Amino acid sequence: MPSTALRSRAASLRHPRRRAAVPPEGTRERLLAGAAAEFAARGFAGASVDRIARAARVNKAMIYYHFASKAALYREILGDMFRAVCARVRAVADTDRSPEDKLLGFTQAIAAEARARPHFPPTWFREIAEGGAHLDAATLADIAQIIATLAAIVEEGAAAGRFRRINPLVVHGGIVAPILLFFASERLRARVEKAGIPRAAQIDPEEVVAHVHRVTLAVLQQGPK
Amino acid sequence: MPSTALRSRAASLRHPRRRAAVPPEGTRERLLAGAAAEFAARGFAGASVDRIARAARVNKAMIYYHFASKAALYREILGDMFRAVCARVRAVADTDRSPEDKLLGFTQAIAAEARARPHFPPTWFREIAEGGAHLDAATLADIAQIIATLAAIVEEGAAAGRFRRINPLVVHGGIVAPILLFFASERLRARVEKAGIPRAAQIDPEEVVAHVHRVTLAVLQQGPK
DNA sequence: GTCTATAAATAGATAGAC
DNA sequence: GTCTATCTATTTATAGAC
Repeated sequence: MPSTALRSRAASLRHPRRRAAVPPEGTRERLLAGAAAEFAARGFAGASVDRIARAARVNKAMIYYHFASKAALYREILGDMFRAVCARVRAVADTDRSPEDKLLGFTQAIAAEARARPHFPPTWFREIAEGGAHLDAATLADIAQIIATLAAIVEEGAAAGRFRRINPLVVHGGIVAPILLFFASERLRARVEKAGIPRAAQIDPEEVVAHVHRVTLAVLQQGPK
Repeated sequence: MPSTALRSRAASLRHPRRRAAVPPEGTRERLLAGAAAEFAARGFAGASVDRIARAARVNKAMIYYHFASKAALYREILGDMFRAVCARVRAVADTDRSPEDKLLGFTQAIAAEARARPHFPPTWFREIAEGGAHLDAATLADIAQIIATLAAIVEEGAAAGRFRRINPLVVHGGIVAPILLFFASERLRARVEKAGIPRAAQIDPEEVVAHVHRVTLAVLQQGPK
């Protein structure tokens, strides 16, 4: 990314970290932020480069100056997402905590990332529905590494005689799916609450993380049936 | 050219209900089937009425003869989906099985519906990401009833002193999310397997249902911590 | 009920001035 | 790096013949 370095240097010379607004960075970063929100809200096909440019307060042509295409911009966002999750999850695994504690750390890492990047849960749900059509090889490798990291935690517990050996991908789905559903369904739960389900909108994220960790641990520690 | 309509009508008179193909029904039903597949694969915005008409082997104008708009067609599909799930789930709850067994039945009902309608898991994931923007009041009521049905099962078990009282929406997410993820991620898991995760593509649906039921039961039967 | 033809809007992408 | 202006393709939807 040589363009990023050049842009940052020039911009910081002119405006040394002055703008106090939410997106305080350069054009490229504002485009990425606007695109992340637009893709999350409308999906790849539904997103419009016009709207992305408007959200970033730049001309539409700038998208094609900084990115090769709408698809390339979207791939960049997907890449960012999974690089960040992968790093967070590996940081948990690379400690000397117990397998039980690493499992909690894994669950918290997914939730923390979903919180830090609100576009992550909806975008991931949409991409799953699309069969991962937009995932490039590097991002696919990050995803594989996230699953492999969880598999290693499960195996560590199994080797110590504390966990059953359950298919790591099933364990992964049991953790990631409810957490992503919770964060992706905020607006929907507000409507469901109005349709008659009390307190649907006001679930505490901590409660979901605790629940998911508890159920996962329970099934891993359960004797064979 | 003008003989097309005549030929079609004449043909159907000669061969009433002969075609043994997959969609054996009328135009409206073929449109619904084609639209369900198109919306699942590309999302509401990404779907094109042209492609839907082509898949149903009818003219595009027929969509507007049978449905008010693309959005109305989509709403019909969403409505069908949740009416079916709601009916299946209520059938389980309206038995005299034990709360534990009803919980298994609920889980199996979601899985059965996901299997019977392959467009259900991806479409639902996309609609969640969109905040339920396309859900009309009747469909929202069906969704609320699905959750209420699960809540009643949990409450029945709690009243009998066999379950803890856990937020039903959290329990719901713990059941529905992993199952939908499993069915929606078939194509993605094939790619993940190639990226180095062994047997990612070949998970048995029964294994997922059994896992989800086991973890849900474990946490509901667990003593307070 | 089904078609052809077309209107009207919007999409992604690019050329070229500055 | 950023803009205006524009090209071309595709979109949803409709009018009207049959």
